[in-house]
Amino acid sequence: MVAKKRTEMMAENRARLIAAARKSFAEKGFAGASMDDLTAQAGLTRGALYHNFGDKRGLLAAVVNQIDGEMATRAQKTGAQKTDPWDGLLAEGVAYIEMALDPEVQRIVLLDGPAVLGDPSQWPSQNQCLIETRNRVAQLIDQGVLKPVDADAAARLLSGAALNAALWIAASDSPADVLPKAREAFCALASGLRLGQP
Amino acid sequence: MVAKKRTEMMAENRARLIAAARKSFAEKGFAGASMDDLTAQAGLTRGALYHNFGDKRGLLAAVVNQIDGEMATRAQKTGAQKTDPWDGLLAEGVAYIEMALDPEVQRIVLLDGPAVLGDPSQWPSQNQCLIETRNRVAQLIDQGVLKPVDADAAARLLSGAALNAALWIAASDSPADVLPKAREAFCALASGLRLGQP
DNA sequence: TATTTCACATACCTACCGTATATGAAATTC
DNA sequence: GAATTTCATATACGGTAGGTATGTGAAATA
Repeated sequence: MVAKKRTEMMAENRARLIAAARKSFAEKGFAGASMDDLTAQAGLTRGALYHNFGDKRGLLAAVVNQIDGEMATRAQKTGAQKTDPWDGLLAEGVAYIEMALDPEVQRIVLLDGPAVLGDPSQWPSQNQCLIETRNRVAQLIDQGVLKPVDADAAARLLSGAALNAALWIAASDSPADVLPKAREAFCALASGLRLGQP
Repeated sequence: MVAKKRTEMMAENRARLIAAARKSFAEKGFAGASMDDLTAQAGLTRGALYHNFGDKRGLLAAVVNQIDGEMATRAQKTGAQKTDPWDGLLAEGVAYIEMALDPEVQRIVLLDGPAVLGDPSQWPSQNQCLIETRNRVAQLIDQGVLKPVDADAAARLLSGAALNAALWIAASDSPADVLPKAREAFCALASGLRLGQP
């Protein structure tokens, strides 16, 4: 068929809008991004945007969901590479720190996301990074590796520590020097959840 | 003198604007707060606001600084009540969690603050909460209570964990049930920084 | 008392978000 | 396959808000 089907066109336009928004939000921040500029860069107008996403918040939610999903799968893979489950949890945490050094992640997911969409635990598309670490923590608790703390609480604390560390590193004068310090401190902190030997 | 001196008037007006902004930002969020409404509630106009704070961001910075200062002094007092320095650090962390349950603190300091002003470590008025915990951590490292990790990194991780925990608690269905879980997990996590016995 | 300063008010401009309406090409129906 | 309906996107409009330029009147100064 020469002309694409309607659903295909719509899916493509949605993707283009999300891509343009992702770029614009990352560069100018959510508040500073103009819907007109955004849509024009995607070769569309605001009409398409409002039809697909309802409003500016809806567009941000879609962008955040995309990035969050990418981060979660990548962290999952990183953690799965380790044979020892405990090393897996640490690797996952460090992976979050390193991924969160990306300005795009910082601006969109860590700063504007919570401010506009509220706490990550109740984002429209449940924060997949949080779910991922929660599952891993719960598994380690079952295996008797971690202290029997609440899995949701532990996951949230680990995640909060890691992502805040990334913001701190990025804001520092020399991120390269600071990253290892953060990694070391994070591993020390996380070891507090371990059962038995320090 | 019947008429107040100029500097007194200006200080009073600044305080009124900050108070009105604090209320408005807390209720409607930074983006949703209107400068006209704000200043009207303070019995002034936008002229006073721009003269005193430069722009909307400047006003937010002043409000954040005020709240941050209140939090830091309160945390400092809470920590000082404990005789054991280690207990003091834990108490301070828990105090941050509890203070951050205040909707005003959440909305202004934890959500809008970082999104608008950037990372807390480089706020116009250096984040006093961070400085407070950093000093306490450094002291404990000197005393040989904590592992010799980087004090800034450790403080940032602890702070991030505590404040994210508060956001999580507040967003949960029953904060009262969740708070103790978060406290327990936080103390477990923090123990990872201790030197020697678990 | 005359003059200057300056804290604040007023007026204006521009940008942008959201909505209501229009349009034209698929999709459906007969 | 022609007519009709659907609907994804475009266009037009209104209201609001933030920043700036300018005005003003009272306190400070000389």
